[in-house]
Amino acid sequence: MAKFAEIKEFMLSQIEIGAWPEHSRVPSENELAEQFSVSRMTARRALQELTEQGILYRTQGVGSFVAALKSQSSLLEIRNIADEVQARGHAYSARLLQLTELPCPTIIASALGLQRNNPVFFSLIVHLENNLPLQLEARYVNPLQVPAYISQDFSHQTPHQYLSLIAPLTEAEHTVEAIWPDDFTCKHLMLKKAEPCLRLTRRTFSREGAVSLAYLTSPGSRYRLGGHLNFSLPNNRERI
Amino acid sequence: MAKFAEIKEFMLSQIEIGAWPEHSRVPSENELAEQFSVSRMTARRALQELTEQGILYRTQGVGSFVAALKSQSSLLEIRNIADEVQARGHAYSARLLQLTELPCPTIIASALGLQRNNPVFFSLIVHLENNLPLQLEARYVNPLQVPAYISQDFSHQTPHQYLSLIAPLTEAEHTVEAIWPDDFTCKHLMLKKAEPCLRLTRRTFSREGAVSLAYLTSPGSRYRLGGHLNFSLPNNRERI
DNA sequence: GCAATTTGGTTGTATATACAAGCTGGTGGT
DNA sequence: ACCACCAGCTTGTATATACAACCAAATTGC
Repeated sequence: MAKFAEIKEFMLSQIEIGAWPEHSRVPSENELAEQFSVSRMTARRALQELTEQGILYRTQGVGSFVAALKSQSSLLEIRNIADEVQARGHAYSARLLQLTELPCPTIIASALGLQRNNPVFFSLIVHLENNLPLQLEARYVNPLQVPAYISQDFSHQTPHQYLSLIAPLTEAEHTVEAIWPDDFTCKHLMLKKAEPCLRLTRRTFSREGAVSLAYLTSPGSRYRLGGHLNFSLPNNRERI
Repeated sequence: MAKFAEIKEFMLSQIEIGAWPEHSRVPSENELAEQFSVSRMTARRALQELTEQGILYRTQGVGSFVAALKSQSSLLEIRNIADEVQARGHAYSARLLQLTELPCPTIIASALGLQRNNPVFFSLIVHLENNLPLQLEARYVNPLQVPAYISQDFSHQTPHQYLSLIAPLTEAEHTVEAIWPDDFTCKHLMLKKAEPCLRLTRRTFSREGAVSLAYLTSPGSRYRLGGHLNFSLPNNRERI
């Protein structure tokens, strides 16, 4: 491993175990250079990249500090939560709570274009970051499009990964809400008491039509959504 | 402007005018270094940063190339809240709480590319639907780009409408969080007791750089965000 | 007491250099 | 004809150095 990467690893571990709390000062470029017996430019690179990743913030003339830790995902880019966690250098794991076929509730039926009470697949998964629940994923899947969904092993692959392979994504629809978690959600997200949660409702489509409807619920303290939007034309602000 | 930034500007302009089409090769580190009379490390930095921004891609031993343009994503179209309310057939109104110039806090400074404690414009507005508070908008505006911001009348035009006219939007960045409102927010949103709120943090850019940073806070019971995303190609989920 | 200045530490930019790692195309041997 | 090798380019990593910009705290001058 490259030297600058080793320094990054070290710093990330310090932050992770809490040795360097949020907003605390981290070693300066010169201090790191000496500790790791590298040049200042190499130490600088480690600090620089962690800053670009939003792990640190720096102020000229003052120092480098640990940023507030909140995870961030993109609305636009539909990312895989497992990748996201691993990109942060944290341990991703998942707990499969349920994977069944059940009669389709009315709301789901209309969202997926199915008949009520016809079979629909349902999966319930908790995504964890360093063994801390990050997101509860409840997902309904159209069995006509993805008949093998129910026989997958979702401990090693997220539903999103699998679905991307089987039914290439052509369209997605989102709704974001701030909600009170119900008791069931609290329990599985290991929330001691109710706190505001983000719920992202996502309906995805392939060429053949609606594929799945997912409810992704995350505690507001542990998760946030981020997005980046580029406008190619200068004048599309009409719709804004 | 720093030298590496000048090189970036130049390269961006070449790409923008089409002189360097997608997947075409761009000058190597050494070529740029010579053309601009800088060291290879400085030229490298320009290439590096453009790569991190997804403008270029590079392959060791081969060269640097122009990346494919991002697929136009119309997700989370930035709507004007006034239009949104009126589209529902309801009465829109706004209450201007504050419109001042103040010394720029550190976080805002880094977000807008300003110097700390230099002047920045700040506005605080409550948006109401049928006289019920719908959203609290706290906005910091870059005075270098929008010097007349402070003398606008925001009772008949939202800041967003005004900014769209003055500084055409080229880019936006979003973060969505579920938060506890503080006392101040509760008061102005007329929340009897604390309830989960959605906070959309939005940073907008024009060609000249960051224009404004807005914190838009809405009660979860009264507001939600929706979006729609189209993928033009079936297989663009890789490069995302 | 208070304001102006200095000082020391920090990050930011830039340079010159060296070697490693990876790809491509040509050269030569078989 | 084919393969192995090498030369020459590319990007990637690392070092040592210099100076600029900036900030906070200590010092100095009044």
